[in-house]
Amino acid sequence: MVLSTAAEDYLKTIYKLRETGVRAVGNEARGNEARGNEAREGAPVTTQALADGLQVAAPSATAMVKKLASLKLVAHEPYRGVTLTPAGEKIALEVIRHHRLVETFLAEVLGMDWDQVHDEAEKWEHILSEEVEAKIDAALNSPTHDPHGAPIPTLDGRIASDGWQPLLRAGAGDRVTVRRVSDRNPAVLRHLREVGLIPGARLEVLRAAPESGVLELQVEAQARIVGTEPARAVWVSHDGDTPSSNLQNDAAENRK
Amino acid sequence: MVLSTAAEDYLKTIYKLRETGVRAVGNEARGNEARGNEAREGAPVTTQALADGLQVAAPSATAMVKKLASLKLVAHEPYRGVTLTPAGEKIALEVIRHHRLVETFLAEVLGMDWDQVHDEAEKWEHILSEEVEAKIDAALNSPTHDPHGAPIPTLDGRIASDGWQPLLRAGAGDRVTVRRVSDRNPAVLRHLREVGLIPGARLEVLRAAPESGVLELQVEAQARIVGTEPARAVWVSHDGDTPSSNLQNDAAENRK
DNA sequence: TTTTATTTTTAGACTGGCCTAAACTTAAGA
DNA sequence: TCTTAAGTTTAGGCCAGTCTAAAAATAAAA
Repeated sequence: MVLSTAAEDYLKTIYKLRETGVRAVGNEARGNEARGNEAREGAPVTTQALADGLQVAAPSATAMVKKLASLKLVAHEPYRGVTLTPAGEKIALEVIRHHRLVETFLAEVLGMDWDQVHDEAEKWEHILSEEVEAKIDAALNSPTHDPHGAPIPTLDGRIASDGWQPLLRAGAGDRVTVRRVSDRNPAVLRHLREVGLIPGARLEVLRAAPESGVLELQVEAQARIVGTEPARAVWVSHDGDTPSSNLQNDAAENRK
Repeated sequence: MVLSTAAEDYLKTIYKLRETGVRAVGNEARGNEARGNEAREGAPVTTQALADGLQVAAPSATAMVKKLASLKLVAHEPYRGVTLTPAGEKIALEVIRHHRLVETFLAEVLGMDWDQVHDEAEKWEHILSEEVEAKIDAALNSPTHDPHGAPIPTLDGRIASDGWQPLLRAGAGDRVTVRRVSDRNPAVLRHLREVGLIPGARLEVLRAAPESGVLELQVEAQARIVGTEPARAVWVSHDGDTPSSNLQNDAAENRK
């Protein structure tokens, strides 16, 4: 199936919104509700969320959704939202695999800064051939995670579902390990690296004031982040948590 | 100047057609007419040649030429053809630099076959950022030629003008060195490698029958190529020729 | 020089992806 | 239940890049 760059971006965005949408459901209490491979149902993705995620107007999203539906890559219930079909999810995972492989390659082989690789990968993910993908995968020895800690889908469309919590939800006194950071915003990434919040860093939360967006942390050195955006951009595991890297076939699960 | 992929392809193709067009002028006699940096005037590129080179219909070429002319990237004399302005040539050389750097990178770093890298580079050349270009250039130690022997333009838009002859024009008894091969056709490239015609190979022409397209060569082993296409895809220097790698600023020369 | 063949350009149309404005659904509140 | 607000879809248009068919210009031949 040969798709346009735009169509691939829509599929990828639907996948990501559904994924994070799930995590956001019922998250007031921090604790044992968002572990590993809980039921991955989640609500369909709304047109508005899709349009916002892609920075286009809502009617543009509607139009593309109808096109993808006619290709049987998404299921669209008018006024209700959209979900990926197994075929659509397969393509979304391929694009995400490309993206994260390229990020890893750019960082590890070409030595690019980790705040730059995301924007590059956004372009590369759409033109990567099977051959180049395989060469890059081999050169990196089939990496499982990208430089930001995000899991890289396998060639056959399975992806590890980490169950990490956003740092945002950690409370004062918690001792946690940074597992993943969002690659979206270069400025946030540079800030995170400055204060030491990179995957693998261990830290203790000294003071947490989620409302005001102030978080004081004991890392190697002491760190302080302000605003919910950085705290939202970091996923952590609470010390004692299992590494929880169970591969799952998303497409298969989708079919149920 | 941010251009579409299509616009960049047109500029690149105009550059290449003009370049090879020059070489084709008055080439009956083989000898001292096509050396190094002779006057690079050549005829303007015709609409038909451009359309053929890009595999589009002639009216499509006319339309894009008018657009590029409005951007002052080409000079268009209706019914007479088109030439690059210095600004247009600068962009063409940037695209060609990207292409050849990527080819070199894919071959040397990722170990791809030399018959595959051209098609990949056709896609990469349009999305390569300055940063990645610089990283690749550094990783390869600023290469001067790509795996097929074509010169890589410098960052400031100068390109070595080799003065090699097409193998097609060699006569029986000539002793020559392969300098460059065309990267266009993967099948031809595989064939050339099979018979040993890679840059650096030294060979003696045993028998030449240009009309029938048969060429018998003594390489390391004996080789025989049939058809004008392979013979046209190879540039050679006659033994004793100087390496002739004089950088020139094409854009400057164009301005005269 | 006139006719003919070839090439180039214009005219008009189509697709993909985007937009704004307006109409329509759904969900929420009175 | 009715009204209103919010979100979604339809209607209609724009731009880039392509196409075919027809008209115009140039070059070649008579």
